[in-house]
Amino acid sequence: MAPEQVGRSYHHGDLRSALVAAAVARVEEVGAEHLSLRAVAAEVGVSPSAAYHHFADKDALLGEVAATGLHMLVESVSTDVAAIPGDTREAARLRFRAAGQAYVSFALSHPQLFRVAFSPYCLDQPGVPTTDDGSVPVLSELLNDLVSTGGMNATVRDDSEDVFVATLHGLATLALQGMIPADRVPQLLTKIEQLIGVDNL
Amino acid sequence: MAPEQVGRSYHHGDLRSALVAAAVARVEEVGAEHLSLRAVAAEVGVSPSAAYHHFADKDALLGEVAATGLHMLVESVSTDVAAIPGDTREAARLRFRAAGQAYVSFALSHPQLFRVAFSPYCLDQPGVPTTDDGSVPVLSELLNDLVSTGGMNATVRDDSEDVFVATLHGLATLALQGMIPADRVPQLLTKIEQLIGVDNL
DNA sequence: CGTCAATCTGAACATCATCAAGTTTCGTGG
DNA sequence: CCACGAAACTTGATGATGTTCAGATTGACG
Repeated sequence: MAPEQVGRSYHHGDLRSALVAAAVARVEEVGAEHLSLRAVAAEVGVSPSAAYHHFADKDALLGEVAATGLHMLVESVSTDVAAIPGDTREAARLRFRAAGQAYVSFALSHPQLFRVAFSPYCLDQPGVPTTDDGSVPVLSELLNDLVSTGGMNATVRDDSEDVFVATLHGLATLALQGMIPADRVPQLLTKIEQLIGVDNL
Repeated sequence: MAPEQVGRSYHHGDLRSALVAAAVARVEEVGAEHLSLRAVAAEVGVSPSAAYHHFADKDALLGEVAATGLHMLVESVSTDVAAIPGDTREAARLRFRAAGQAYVSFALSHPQLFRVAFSPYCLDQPGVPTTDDGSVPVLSELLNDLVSTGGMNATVRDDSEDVFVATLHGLATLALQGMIPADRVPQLLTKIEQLIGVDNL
C-alpha cells in the first residue's frame, strides 16, 4: 500500500499541510468568502476542532491559503521566465513578455486564489513579501536582466520596477473584474512594454 | 413631507437604503468578510428577517455595498478633477495628476470599501461599469481632455486609457497591501505620467 | 515499560443566515 | 369613510457555522 493511505488511526502525520491543501482546493472552488472550516476538516477526514491545534482561527487558515496563493503565483511566473534562456537583449525582452503573460494568466486561471493572495488575509502573514524586501521578487530580477542586456536604462530601473508591477497587477485585477476585456490583454501587455522602455531606452 | 422623522412605528420609510448605508459603515469598520447581516439589521433597529424583503441574501446586500463603494470612488475622483478648471494644457496636466492622487487616496482612506468594490460581490451587479461601457468613465474623459489640449497624441489614447487605469489601480492595490511604500506613491505617480506620455507625445 | 506532551475526538455553546407563518401598516377602490 | 388586499415587518424556529474544552488516543523518550 502507498504510504499516503495510512491507517489514519488517530494522528494524521502532517495535518497542518493537509488542511492548507484542502483549503486551497476549496477556495479555488467556492472563493474565500464561502470557505467553511468544517468542510475543510471533513474533506481531510478529521474533526473540526482538530484544526485549532494548528491554526488560531479560520482567518489564520485563510492567511496560510493566501500566502500559498502568492507563492504559487511567483512560482508560475518564475517557471515561465526561466524557460527562456540566453543573455541576449532579445531573450531578455522575451522573458519580460513571458513574465507579464504568466502573471495575468495565473490571475485568470486561478481567480479565487489570486484574489485571496491580495486580500487582507495576506497581511501580517509571515513569509509574505512586503514593502521591505520588494513586492514580487521575480520581477525585480527581470528588470536587472533587462538592464544588463542593454534593454533598459539602469537609471530608470528603480521607478520602473514598481510601475511595471503595478501595471501588471492592475491589468490582471481589472481583467478579472470584467472591467478590461480579456482579449485586449496581449495588446495592452505590448503597450506596457513600450511604455516601460524595453528596447528603446 | 420629511420622511426622515417618521414615528418608526412598523414601516421604515426607506429600509433598503438604510440597510445599505449601515452595511457600508459596518464594512468600513470590520471589512466585508466579517460583516454580520444581523448586526446591520440591529443597527438600523429592525429584525434580521426584514432584510430579506429587500435583498435575496447577504451576498446581495454586499453586492450593493460594493456598487456603492465604486460609485463613491468615481465621485471622489470626479470631484477632485472638476476642482481644477481651465482648458489649457497645464490645467489638463494638473487634472491628470489630481485624478491619480484622488484614486490612490480613496483606496488608502477607505481600504475596506475599495476592496469590496473590486471583489466578486461587485460582479453581475447592475449599474456597475464593466467591459462594455469602459471601466472607470471619469478617467476616459480625462484622457480626452489631454488630447484636446495637446497633452497627448490621440492615436495612443485608446491603449493608454486602459494602461493608465490599470497602473493606477495596481498602484492603489499594492500600496494597500503594503507591497509598495505609501510614501513612494507620489513619485510613482509622476513616473506614470511621464510614461503615459503627458507633455511629451 | 511507564510517563508525558502532543494530537485528535465528542459534545457542547453562541452566533449566524435563512425561512415559514403570523402581525401590523399602507394604499386604494367601493 | 371604510374594508380589503398587498406590502412591510416580527416572531420563532431550523440547520450550519466558528469556537471552546474536557477527555480519549497516540507516539516518543527516558
